[in-house]
Amino acid sequence: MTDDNSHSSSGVPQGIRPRKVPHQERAQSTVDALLDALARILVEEPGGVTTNAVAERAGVSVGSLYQYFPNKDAMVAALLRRQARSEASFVLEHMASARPSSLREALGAALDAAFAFRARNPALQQALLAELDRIPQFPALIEEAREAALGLGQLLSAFQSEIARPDPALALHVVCNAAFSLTHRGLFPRPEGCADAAYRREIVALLACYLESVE
Amino acid sequence: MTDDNSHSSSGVPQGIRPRKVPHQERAQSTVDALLDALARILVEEPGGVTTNAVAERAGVSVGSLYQYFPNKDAMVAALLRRQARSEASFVLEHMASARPSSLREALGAALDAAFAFRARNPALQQALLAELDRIPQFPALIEEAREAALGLGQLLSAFQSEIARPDPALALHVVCNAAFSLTHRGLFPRPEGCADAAYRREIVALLACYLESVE
Amino acid sequence: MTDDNSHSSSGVPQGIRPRKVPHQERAQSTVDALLDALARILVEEPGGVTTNAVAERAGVSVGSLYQYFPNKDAMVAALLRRQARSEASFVLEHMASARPSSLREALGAALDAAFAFRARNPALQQALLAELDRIPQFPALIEEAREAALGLGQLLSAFQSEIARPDPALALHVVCNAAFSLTHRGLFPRPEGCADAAYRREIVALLACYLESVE
Amino acid sequence: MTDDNSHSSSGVPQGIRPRKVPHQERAQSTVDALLDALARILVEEPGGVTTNAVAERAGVSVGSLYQYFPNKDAMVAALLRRQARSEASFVLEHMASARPSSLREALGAALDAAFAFRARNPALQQALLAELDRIPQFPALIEEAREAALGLGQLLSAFQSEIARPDPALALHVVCNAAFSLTHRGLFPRPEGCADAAYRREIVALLACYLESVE
DNA sequence: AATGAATGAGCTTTCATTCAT
DNA sequence: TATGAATGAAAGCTCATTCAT
Repeated sequence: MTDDNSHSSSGVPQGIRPRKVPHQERAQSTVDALLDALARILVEEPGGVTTNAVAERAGVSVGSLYQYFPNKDAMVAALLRRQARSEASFVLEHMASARPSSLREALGAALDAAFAFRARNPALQQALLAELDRIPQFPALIEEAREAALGLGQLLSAFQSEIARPDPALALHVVCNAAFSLTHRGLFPRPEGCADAAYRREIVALLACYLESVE
Repeated sequence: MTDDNSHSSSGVPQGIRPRKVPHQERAQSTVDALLDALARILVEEPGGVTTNAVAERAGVSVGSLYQYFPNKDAMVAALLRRQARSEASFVLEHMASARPSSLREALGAALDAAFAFRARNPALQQALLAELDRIPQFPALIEEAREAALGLGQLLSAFQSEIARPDPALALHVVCNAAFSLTHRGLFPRPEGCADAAYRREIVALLACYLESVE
Repeated sequence: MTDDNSHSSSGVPQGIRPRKVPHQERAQSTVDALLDALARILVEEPGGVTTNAVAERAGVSVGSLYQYFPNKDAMVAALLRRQARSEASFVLEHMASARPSSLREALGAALDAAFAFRARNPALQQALLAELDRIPQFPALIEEAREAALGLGQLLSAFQSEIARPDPALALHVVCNAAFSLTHRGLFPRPEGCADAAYRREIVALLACYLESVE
Repeated sequence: MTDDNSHSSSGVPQGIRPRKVPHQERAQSTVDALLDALARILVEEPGGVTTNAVAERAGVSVGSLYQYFPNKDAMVAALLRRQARSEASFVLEHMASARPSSLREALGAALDAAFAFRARNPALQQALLAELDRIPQFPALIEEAREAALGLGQLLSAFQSEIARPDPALALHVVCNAAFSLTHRGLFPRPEGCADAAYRREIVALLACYLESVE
């Protein structure tokens, strides 16, 4: 739940599958350095995400980059996965350790975690979301999303009695998407002067009222 | 669905402001041809969106393209605006002509319209959303979004008595974002085998229960 | 018979077909300049045949190169064709104007022409032959070879009475290949101190004795 | 067909001389494995002849490759020599064991052998010939060619009485080149529907008539 | 002796943009 | 106004070669 190995075997489609699994320590640290460099550049000079720049920032040569990633997008995909895993485990762990005693408390904990994670590096998340649209949907990431949703579902199931929706899977999907868009990717700009607390309250209300309602 | 003038008003930032307002009919039709060509290429060969390709597809020369747009992104931005306006008016008109007699009916009508619009050309919308992330947020589009939200708010205000939320502006923002992500841009994949009708019902429930709730 | 237009329509396979037929004068001279530059570099710095180098030597930009050739090999192929045509017409014209009165005179004239052509720029021919092996056989060049062989056959047919071989087409093929390898592409090194005249005599003997023999 | 030692004797020019003479068996088998791998790749994926690929295919590391060859071309050169020797001894042995009783029989035997050798792996021979043009002529291979020619000359000398050419060395050169181009490297495409037997007959006629003729 | 991760110069190719016609 | 040939910076990627282990 905490590991961030972005190169485990499965799911990446033709064309962006990692080229080789790094065996030696040196190799693994090279891969990490590359992803870190990519993240930094994505934030600091969005237009300058070139393979040469990433390699240089990572302190390795372009050749090394291509030893581990068949192309640029594969590297971006790896970072996306790493980030997705990272956020999912962060939120789920936070929820678990909050020991909520009601549905609303659970949702609140999740939101707090999501906002906290988001606050760490909003620019990176924004940039990665943009990349996500550029890269053909790849199974590994979809799987990541599915697992994250399932994890949330499991935690919420502790409050099953408070949930009235007829189709839990569908409800979970609705909740995840609504929450994600409100915490990370709102197309419509958040009203100015809206306090965080108030905003959080609204989202909890949105999700909780929905889950509690019969129809 | 009605007007598509993508070159009026204001607010376009440095660098993507249309170069000249086309006064003559011929000029306007050139602009339209360019935007149409861009839309088609965006869908048919996503990797091939080059200014030369767009101009060729539109039946004009690259030079002409640069007569109306200072650069490529300005053209993409113009298409984004055109599309946004188009969708907003489509949805709002649809809602108005549905003459809803309750909040839930109004929301349902909006959703029906959104799905219908989306169904026209999902690939284009997907592609445009991707472009949106690539282009620095520009005021004109934000304004478009705000206006669309306001339009929806006005229509919903007919059912003010059913709406219990303390801060209507905030509630509108929450509703728009949640609805948009569920109809257009869900990150989490929609469960398979989920009927449209059921899906619609969930979203209405989500939004209505929220709006109706006091806290 | 002397034109060297290397961009007539037909025969070049997928991948090395010229990109566009140059309409304007300016364009045609650009193409010529590129091929000339390629020829010069092929001779002067065999290892340095890069698209950038060719363009620079031609006094144009790389972009222009790619306006007329889809890739590097297409340009090499075009030069090969131009050269092949050039040599074929040179030899055939030379033979015709020699007004030979016997088979052996005709063959001798052809050989003289071949040696003369070869002497113009042996290094270029060597280099082009090397390129030929690198490029997948393409129809246009094969066609060129066939036409050249047919041209030779036609000229030789004036001395049909001296030719005894049963299958003329086959004999032509044998003669062309043998002659070409001896004049242009001998794998086995020519003995040192072998005078040109003697060498020429041998080749005439080889070809003539063969053609004259019944079996 | 017999020995394949590609690393003895002398004459390799600066830059492509084998780095060390392998004394141990293991070393020799490594060299063989490398050359075999090179041959296979040359045939199966002509575009993929990289030192890394060859080493991998041979089951050794790139480092090992560079233990035996100072650079890529040296390895290609070694394969060329191995192949040349192989073909030469194959043809000569075949001729010897055919115990020909006339010049034409001897030539026929040589041709049969050449065609048989060629048939074993035409693609490889084609590819090697292409490499030959790319690599600066190196003495060792020229020597190989000279020796092969001499070997043929010796065998043909048994029929000296049938040979009328004034300069035997020159005649040998002519015969070798003509034969080689007709069996291995014809630039002009062989007429379709030409039976092997007929083709062989033509070449024998070409060579024999020439050798038998006085002038 | 063998390994294979790392190197990095340098290649081919693209494409937004300009400007002479 | 419209054209489209020309531009050229810059990107992604390869691969022969080295050298620390």
